[in-house]
Amino acid sequence: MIRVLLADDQALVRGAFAAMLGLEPDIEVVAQVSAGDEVLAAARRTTPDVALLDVQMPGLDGLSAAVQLHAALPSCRVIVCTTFGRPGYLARAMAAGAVGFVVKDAPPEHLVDAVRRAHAGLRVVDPVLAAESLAHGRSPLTDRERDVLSCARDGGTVADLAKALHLSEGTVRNHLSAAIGKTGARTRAEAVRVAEDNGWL
Amino acid sequence: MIRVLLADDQALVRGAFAAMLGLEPDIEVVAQVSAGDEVLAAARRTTPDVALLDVQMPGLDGLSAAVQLHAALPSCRVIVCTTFGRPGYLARAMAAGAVGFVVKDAPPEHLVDAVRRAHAGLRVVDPVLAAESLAHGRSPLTDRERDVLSCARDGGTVADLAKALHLSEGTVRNHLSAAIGKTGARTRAEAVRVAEDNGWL
DNA sequence: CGGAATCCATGACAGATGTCATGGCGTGGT
DNA sequence: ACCACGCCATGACATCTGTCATGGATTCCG
Repeated sequence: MIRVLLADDQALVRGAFAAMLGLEPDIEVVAQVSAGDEVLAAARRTTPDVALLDVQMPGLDGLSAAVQLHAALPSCRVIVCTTFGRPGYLARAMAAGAVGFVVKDAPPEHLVDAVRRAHAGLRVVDPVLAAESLAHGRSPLTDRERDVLSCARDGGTVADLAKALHLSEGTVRNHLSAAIGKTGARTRAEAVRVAEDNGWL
Repeated sequence: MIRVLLADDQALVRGAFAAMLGLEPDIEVVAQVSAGDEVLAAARRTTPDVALLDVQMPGLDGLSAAVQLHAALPSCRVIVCTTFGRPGYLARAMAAGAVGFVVKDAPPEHLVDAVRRAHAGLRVVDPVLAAESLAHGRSPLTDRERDVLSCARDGGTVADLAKALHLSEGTVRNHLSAAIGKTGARTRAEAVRVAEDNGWL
């Protein structure tokens, strides 16, 4: 019996996954949580063999939850599952100690397959995404550029960013300019979009 | 037996929904499609009692697919299902002829409930979302303002928008300014975000 | 019809934005 | 030690953006 922990903020999706995995004779869902900061406690309580974590969750990010979980219960294999096949997520998931990465576009059999393979100690990675990840490479943005850009996500003015980051307005503009150049964009909004799509934030 | 058609672009989610619904003794999934423009053909072929459509789909929008389906097979009840509980979506789904609206945050039982109720001729609407929808009201944006704002989504410059919409730059700026005012934003990017969150695009 | 209201369109102007040149600081190689 | 390199920080300047005042077109009443 493979004991599985599910973490996904969308209750409907989580329930459906549980139903699907429950159909398999060798898989048992032993815990379900809806937020990243509930993962560790639930895992300690139920000692699952495999944890299936969504990236998008309230409270604690799925990737951060993976770090916690991997540190506290190394025997528990972590699979990261996400809606968006952004190349950067894959690299960050692997860095976080995950052994598998599944996008929600994949056919359903992939998920049960992934659970079984992870349990067997294998790595599970979508080959298309892996290729794309290597092609795009790591983020070309520097730390500050990423900071500034992710603060600019919700559309604030330069003055707002400067106040939030304790920088001069000129500095903020410079970082934005650099980010715009590196992303091949012509506007800060476009740069935000590109960076988001590549998982660089 | 309630015959159900599933439309969702995320194969994993779609398969999981099918597994969950398949567990119910009175429900049968007779068709699964991954794009909006496949809905009509599949429905004609399988004559489902209930169609469960995701809003986000490639090809044809789930809401547009609902319009088509409702016009061609009025006997097929349509339930719209979406990740984002944006108030505007609810109104648009109802206008598109849907009888139900379910967000993916809802508990799993809601979905099977919704299918049964829709089949029984009842309307199914998340009460929280309905209240919010009434509170926010209909979009305050005029047609051109919506056009301009949705073109501005990907971060192009004013000149780009003007060229795309065959307008003067000044006109574009004016529409943007109006949209910014009506959304309570201070930047065009912020306005885009607010309008998206309310389903006004 | 007259008037009010609404939307669309446009140009002028103040203010915000993006680009550039400059300099300080830390790291790593020679 | 010295230099080269990359990142961070800043101010000046041209350009773009958002606001405002204005006018034309359409619709909806009394």
